[in-house]
Amino acid sequence: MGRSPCCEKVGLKKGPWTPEEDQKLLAYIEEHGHGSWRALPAKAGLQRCGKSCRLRWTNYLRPDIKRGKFTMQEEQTIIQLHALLGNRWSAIATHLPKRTDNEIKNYWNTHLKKRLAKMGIDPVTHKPKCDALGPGADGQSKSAANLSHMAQWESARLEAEARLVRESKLRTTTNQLSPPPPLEVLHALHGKIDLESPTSTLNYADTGNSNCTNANLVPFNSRMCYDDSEMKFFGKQQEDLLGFQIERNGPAFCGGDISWFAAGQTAGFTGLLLDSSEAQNSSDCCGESSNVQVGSCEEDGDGEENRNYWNSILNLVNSSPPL
DNA sequence: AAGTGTTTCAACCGCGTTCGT
DNA sequence: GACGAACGCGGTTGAAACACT
Repeated sequence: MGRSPCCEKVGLKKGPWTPEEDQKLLAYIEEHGHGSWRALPAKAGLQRCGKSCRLRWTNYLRPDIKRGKFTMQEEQTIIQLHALLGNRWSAIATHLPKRTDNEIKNYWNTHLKKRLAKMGIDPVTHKPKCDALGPGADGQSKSAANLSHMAQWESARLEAEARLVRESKLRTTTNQLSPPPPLEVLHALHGKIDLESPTSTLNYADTGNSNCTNANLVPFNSRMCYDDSEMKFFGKQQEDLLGFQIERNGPAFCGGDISWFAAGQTAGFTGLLLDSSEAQNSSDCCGESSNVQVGSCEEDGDGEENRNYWNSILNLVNSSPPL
């Protein structure tokens, strides 16, 4: 039995909304609320399907929508959250309350994705593209091993994220005090992650110590403190691979502090963003480009602008208080 | 000024999930 | 628990705006 159409297709208008239609929809919702979207068009005197009305309202007519150019802070937030959540636009939109998921999605696809790609960063993985590595490239096997480790890490990370989403939804439905995302996410990361998944191949140094003051550990929350000696892929090797140095702030990364996200996590992808100026100039983004410093090379005007742009984003990230 | 290519973004489509019976 | 209806989400489309030649 096939799905019935969302509405009577015959006689319903499609395409761009006219000001008159907008006015009708707006007036009706302001007076009655939207109620059932399916029933709304008839009541409001619109020749549209309910789905179209809902979309028009949520993406355009809603009074709390902020339109216009995205701010640098918003861009930064989108990039951060996309790195964390992927293409979950509605989830990302909850972090930018005045922006719609559609708008964010469009902005990502038309601006941010291209910008990252242009800078040599894979917009899907938020990691440097390594296509330049030829079959005979030096250190190929090492790089492959690194990538494998990173894939494992990514897998575990995604798994944890999925769990976070489930948990946060659960908290919301049980009406517990729930800080708004991303604080919600960070809060969950802080204390809730359980990566003892059968699919996870990562080894953790489970210290069981929420203080986690060992500066050699690279912790991600109070219960997960990664031993640098075990997690080399995220340490020296990854630094070599990525070409920038991962910050290790010791206690600031763990315990009751969520600043790992601002300081550590963002050092990951914003570090890459910053490093992308190097990637632009050098086809070997995964090669010998260690100890790269921002602004270490000469570029054309666009590159300079980009570098300054992402530098400012990094500054924002690192200077802003925990969300 | 005209033609062509590119970019942008509002809107649509189809699918998965949730809700009510 | 099964079923259908409604909702919400993400991917995609296509017309309008813009840039370039």
